[in-house]
Amino acid sequence: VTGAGVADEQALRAWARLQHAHAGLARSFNGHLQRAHGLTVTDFDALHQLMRAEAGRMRRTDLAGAVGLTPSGVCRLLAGLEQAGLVRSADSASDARVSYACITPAGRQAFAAAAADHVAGLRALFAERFDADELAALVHLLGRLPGAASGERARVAVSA
Amino acid sequence: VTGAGVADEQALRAWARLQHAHAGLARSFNGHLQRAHGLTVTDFDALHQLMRAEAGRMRRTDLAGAVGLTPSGVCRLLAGLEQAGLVRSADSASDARVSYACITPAGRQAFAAAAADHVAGLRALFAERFDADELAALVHLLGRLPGAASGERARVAVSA
DNA sequence: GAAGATTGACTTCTCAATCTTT
DNA sequence: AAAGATTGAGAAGTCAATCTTC
Repeated sequence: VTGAGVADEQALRAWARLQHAHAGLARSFNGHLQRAHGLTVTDFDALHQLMRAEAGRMRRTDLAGAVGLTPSGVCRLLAGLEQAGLVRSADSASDARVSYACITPAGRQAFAAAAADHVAGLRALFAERFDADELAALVHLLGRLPGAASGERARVAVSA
Repeated sequence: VTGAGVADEQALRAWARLQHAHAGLARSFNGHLQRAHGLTVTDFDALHQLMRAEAGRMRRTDLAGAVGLTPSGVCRLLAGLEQAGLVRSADSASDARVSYACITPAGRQAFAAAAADHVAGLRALFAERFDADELAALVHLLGRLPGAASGERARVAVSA
């Protein structure tokens, strides 16, 4: 016993904690966002991506990557947001295969309203448990997992 | 600008990364476990908890906490596992409200078969990205999030 | 043939409500 | 009335297959 055993235990524990932390937070945020603003966590995430995107629009396939869904999942998600008037569809001039998702003024408004609440809750949650260095470490470590850092807007290049 | 802005950004990023990392890993593990052993990640998790539990059984409500589901979710999960013969139900002698979930011999076998595969994949995934200290740090940080460390078997008390 | 988008069928899980036992 | 278990109804997302355009 147990060089490998320890590593196994630790890997299993890391995955379990990731899974359970996600489940708990998702449930809690979903409940709150849903009640207060009629949005799911994923809705919020999608609006967030679109807000940050050039001209408030993204190709549907890029949005899929950015919010961590399959193309299929994004299709369903956008159907809901379009029906709610928060997003609209637009075709590409140069490639008839692609369809853009564009955030509408109503979408921007809805996002702004929800963001105030949601971000404050998020900040409080982490602030209660981590100092700035720890939070940075957590972000950094999570970022190395596959898929975790996908869809983050590239930082504007700072140096020449 | 932006003492609060930076903290907000960081909190938002932490949550996004947690969410996306979870989505990606869950999809990948689910696919593999499903194909190779006919189990979902949650099935595996439940069997794992039962394997570690005293006498291979837990109250359904405790299992819910341990795998990060609602009572309702556990009910559905166990229905599937019982139908597959991996788990059976048992009533409590002392409290007629509670129902135990007991892992069966077939369940132990199924778990053992799946665990070899799954744990190896898990260990490889983390080993590729983190050294032992980093993995320990990740486990520790995740453990502070609500719900993350629930359902971990208490370590046997080491000191008298 | 590959990329993007979409749909049908299905699974999993949640919430809210209910029933039983304490 | 609170705790545990369960069920009906529905949301959300997956996979596999399909259609269209490149």
